[in-house]
Amino acid sequence: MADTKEKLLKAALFLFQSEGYHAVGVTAILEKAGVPKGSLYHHYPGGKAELAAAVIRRLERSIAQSFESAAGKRIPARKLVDRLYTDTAQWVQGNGYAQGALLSVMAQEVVPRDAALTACLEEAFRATIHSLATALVEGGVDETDAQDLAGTILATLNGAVAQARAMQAPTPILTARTVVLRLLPE
Amino acid sequence: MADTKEKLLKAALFLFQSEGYHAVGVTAILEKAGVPKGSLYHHYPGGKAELAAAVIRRLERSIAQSFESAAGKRIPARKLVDRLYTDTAQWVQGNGYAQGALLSVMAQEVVPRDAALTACLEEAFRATIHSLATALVEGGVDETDAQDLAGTILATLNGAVAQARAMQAPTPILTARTVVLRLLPE
DNA sequence: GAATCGTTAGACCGATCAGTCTAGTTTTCG
DNA sequence: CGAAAACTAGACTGATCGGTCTAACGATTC
Repeated sequence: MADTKEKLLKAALFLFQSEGYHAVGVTAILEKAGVPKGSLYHHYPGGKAELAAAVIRRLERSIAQSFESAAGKRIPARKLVDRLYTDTAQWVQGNGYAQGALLSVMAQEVVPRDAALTACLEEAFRATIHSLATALVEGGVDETDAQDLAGTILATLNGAVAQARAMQAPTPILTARTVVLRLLPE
Repeated sequence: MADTKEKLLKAALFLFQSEGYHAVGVTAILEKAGVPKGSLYHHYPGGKAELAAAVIRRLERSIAQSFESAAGKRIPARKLVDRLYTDTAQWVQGNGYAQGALLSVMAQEVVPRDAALTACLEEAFRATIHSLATALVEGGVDETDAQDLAGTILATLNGAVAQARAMQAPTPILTARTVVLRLLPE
């Protein structure tokens, strides 16, 4: 079935976001996905690591698409950043602080030991920063500044998510939002 | 021996910073520390989790002390933040992107499943933010703003460390530094 | 309806996991 | 000196780890 892969990706994304890469066993993923072991190793011969790489690429594409859509609509930079932080805060609160920033956790669990996943994460960060930078430019930010700003905005967001999980409150993300907004003119 | 605990704490800190909590086996910690299993469970009857809690508290104290020292010397806020980011960038580069932000990784691996470690992390974030805020005030930052600024500065730093590991370059941290410095009046 | 092929199914493997337990060693102190 | 306490030492346990492998299922093609 075509949606066996889909079920695996969804389950793995959920679990990796919850507890990171190493804490999640292959069995747990299969159970959550409702898929037997044979199917996983048929679709992803590389096993857990290859599935994780696919999860990363999928998440990267999803984030980038969201920013590209914002860029297309030329949403003002302040509004874009405001939404990004507000939505994230709501999401983290909504999942009971049980899920967080996948790319950041995985980077800290896997770099530089696993070369393939490291390359995957590097590309994911590069791509998300780039697409946010583009959206910022479309939203009125000076082109020379957009790349630096985008990187910092995402770093802050990721760090604030970790902080919010630890404190079990959305406030770190909302606070970061108001502080980061000072960086954007208007 | 009194330094058995010390050896365990040092080894565990190193390994947890490298790969996170779940990826590190008790055996690996013992090997690195050069300590047999019996000693670990004598000093930390709660095993791996209790050792991790001790590591967190130790790191928290060490970070807080560093900020308190800066506060005592009334180092200007801009200089303090500059140093914080520059030193961190150097450290991450120096360890070959093999070690990173312990508190952030652990928060994302463990919250809210492990209640004891969650409480530990919550307190660690609270304490480090508070002590940085105090240092910022001593460094000339407006008191009403210091807490928010401190939280965001640390969130950004943690996120930038993850980014730097993924990209295997110090630039994300150095970029974040220059952007964050804009938040501090000259 | 027989053959093929992508896919599912799960029993099974050695390795490693965190943790327990008993013995031995060292230190402390009467 | 001797006995109690603190600590070290590592063999051992059951559970779980990621991964392999064979068998069968189900759809498609002759």
